[in-house]
Amino acid sequence: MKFSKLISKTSKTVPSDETAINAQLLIKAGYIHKEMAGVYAYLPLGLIVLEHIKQIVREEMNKVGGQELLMSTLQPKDIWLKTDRWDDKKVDNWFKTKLVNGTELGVGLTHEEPIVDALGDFIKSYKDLPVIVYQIQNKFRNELRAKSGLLRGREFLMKDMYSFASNQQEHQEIYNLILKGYYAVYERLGLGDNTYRTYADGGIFTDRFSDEFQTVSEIGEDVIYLDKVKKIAINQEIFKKENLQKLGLNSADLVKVKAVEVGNTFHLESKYTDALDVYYTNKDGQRQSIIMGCYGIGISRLLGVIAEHFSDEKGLNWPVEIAPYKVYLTFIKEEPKLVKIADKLYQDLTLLGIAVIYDDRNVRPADKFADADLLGIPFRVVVNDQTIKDQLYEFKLRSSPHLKYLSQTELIKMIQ
RNA sequence: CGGGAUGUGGCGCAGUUGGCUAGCGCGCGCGGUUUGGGACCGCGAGGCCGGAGGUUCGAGUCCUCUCAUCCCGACCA
Repeated sequence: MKFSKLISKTSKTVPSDETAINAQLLIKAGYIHKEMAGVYAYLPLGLIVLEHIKQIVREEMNKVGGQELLMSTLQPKDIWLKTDRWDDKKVDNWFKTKLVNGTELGVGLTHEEPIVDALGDFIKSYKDLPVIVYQIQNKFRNELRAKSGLLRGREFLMKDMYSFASNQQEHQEIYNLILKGYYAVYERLGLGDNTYRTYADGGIFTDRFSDEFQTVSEIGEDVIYLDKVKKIAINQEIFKKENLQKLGLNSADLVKVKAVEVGNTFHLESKYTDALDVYYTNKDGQRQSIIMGCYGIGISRLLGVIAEHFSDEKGLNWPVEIAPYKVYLTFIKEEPKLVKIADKLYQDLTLLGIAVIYDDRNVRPADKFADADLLGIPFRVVVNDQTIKDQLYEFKLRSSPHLKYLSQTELIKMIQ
């Protein structure tokens, strides 16, 4: 992609109505556009990053046996009545709308009911179990107060997965497998070192704890107590002596930190399947309840967390795997000779499948470097008049101040 | 939803106790000097001051209502 063709531009200032660092950086660098409180549009750069995060999540969910599908956003009222989650007194952050004829509809805030309802058409026998499905879809929640940029929006992108098992043991095996998948996701996103499995309230359906994945960060809304040695934590909301005992945690080993919830997993038991009349028949021909689990990862929230986590005073600094472009390429001066060489390198790298943002603008070097840093592109390559005589390209990592001079072959090796 | 605050060119802001043609910086366009960490000079385009109503000879400045945004809290099934 040529820089001059990008629809977005970088900015030196941020709108005063945006106080969250993650949104400030992403707006400054032209990744997102604010539509209203808690609602953001993804510009081309932001969309590429979002797609990269989705791809990592998708690959790991597929690995643990998840099958991707896509449910609808518009929701029929009747299935939510069956589980008693339609009433605004029960679930207060529904967005609801109506057909012209007056029929009430919900705008999807989660998908247990529709998923169960749909899979009920196919899950009939023990032979049909277990099943794991997931989707990556926009969710809509009428939050009383949106805040913290991408961390708490009214419309946001989420991966939600649902498992269906024929008994508790099978459920627990799936649950554990999915937890491993979650660890793999955060590891690949570069958050592995400071993201912790955290015990939390399991909700009204089970006396078991649920698990949250919490990334330690000052911008977090949650408070957790962390055991750094055991690499697990407990959410403040269930921080009680008896719970610590149950979990084998010692309060002396725990440190209190702020964290962002970047994922969660729940045991749902049979609450939704029973309510929606979805059962299976076992080997003996008996009707049995299904054991369900659900598993969420906030994709757009992760975009915000990663943007903020990997940033410095100069701007964004993406991990290589999710950066919109791996390489920022430019020439130091707009001299025909240098431009020609840079054009050629742009072509060569692109043909190798390397994502390059080619800054073809005729602006001062300082402007270019500042933008390269703000955009957070991992590798910077400059064609300059000094070293190109020896066919050497200037190479720099976003995260390091040091320059290296490499031949094209060395350069490609370094990038790959 | 309770409390607090703010809305003035694309962005950040200034605008005295109401008073003349609404300013400044950045950005944008044109011309020129520059060219290794957001340079400089000149010229120029662009706003009716969130919206509605009111007070007044006169409102960006005062009053009422309303919309939007941000912060704290509550909420987050």
